[in-house]
Amino acid sequence: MSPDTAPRPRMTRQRREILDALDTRDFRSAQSWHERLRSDGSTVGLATVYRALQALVDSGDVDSVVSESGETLYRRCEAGEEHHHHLRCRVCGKAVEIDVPEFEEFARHIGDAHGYGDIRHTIELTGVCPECAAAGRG
Amino acid sequence: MSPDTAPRPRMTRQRREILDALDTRDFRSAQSWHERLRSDGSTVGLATVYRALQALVDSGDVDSVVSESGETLYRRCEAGEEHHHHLRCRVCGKAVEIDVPEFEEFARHIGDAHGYGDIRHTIELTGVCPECAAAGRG
DNA sequence: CCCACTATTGATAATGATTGTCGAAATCAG
DNA sequence: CTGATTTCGACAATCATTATCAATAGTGGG
Repeated sequence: MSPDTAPRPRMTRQRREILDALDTRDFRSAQSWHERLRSDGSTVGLATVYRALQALVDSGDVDSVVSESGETLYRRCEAGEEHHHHLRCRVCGKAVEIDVPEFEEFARHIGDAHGYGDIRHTIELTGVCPECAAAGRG
Repeated sequence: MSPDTAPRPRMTRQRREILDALDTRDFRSAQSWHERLRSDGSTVGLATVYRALQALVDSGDVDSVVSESGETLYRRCEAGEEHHHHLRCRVCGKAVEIDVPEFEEFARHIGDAHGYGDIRHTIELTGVCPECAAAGRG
């Protein structure tokens, strides 16, 4: 058990492509990002996209949420982003960032009241955005 | 396209067994409920458990949440239950019901502000319960 | 600049949860 | 009781994700 063989990440072509492709606005599945990359001419493999996204989530550069159907959706975080939540359209996926400062402390409070520690919270707000509603898809 | 051939659910042995087995306290996966049923002597099939749980979610008798790993977890609702949320232990799964009345209206408010309609929200609070923390599993 | 050492890639197989299929069995109405 | 239909259950199929593994390509040292 040597302390740590610090694994240094290599900057590869595909890693760069994925970072570039990632949008800070829309939540998309790994498969969806992969399709987009391929249609933009990249030859990156699906497994690589999954691996890169996981690494990015771990390093805090990417945000992920689990959709109702169980798919994991990814989106790039803004640099120096604070913890926040989203209001996502169930039809087209467009997401708006929202701030729920009250809830941050509320979560802590609830946890304390029940003796639960290391509280994490997920707030998922979904709805139908104006465009989709207008298009009768709502 | 006849208006509606109102499908009436039949009360079968397996449906009864599943309803009986369902606990109102713990969230468990369909597979987990199935295992429990089998170990209690039932011969119910896995697909049947999935079907029954879905039907029960649709009819509002069962509550479901999606875990971080993407599994769907089920729990029976108390009769005449209001909409509410849970604080669930990440280690042992024990869940406590919590009430967030402020949030109910907050969600509506946020939706209106962005023009989103048919707002649904999910609040998932997870932590480590006192027992698990004491056992050093937190 | 070139090389060896490894991390990384990508095609594909494997996994795990969930859903579809279909003949057989069971429920409910009359 | 009897027949029309639903529901069952075993198993195949699907879908997202992860593991495998030989081939490839960054990187640091010379």
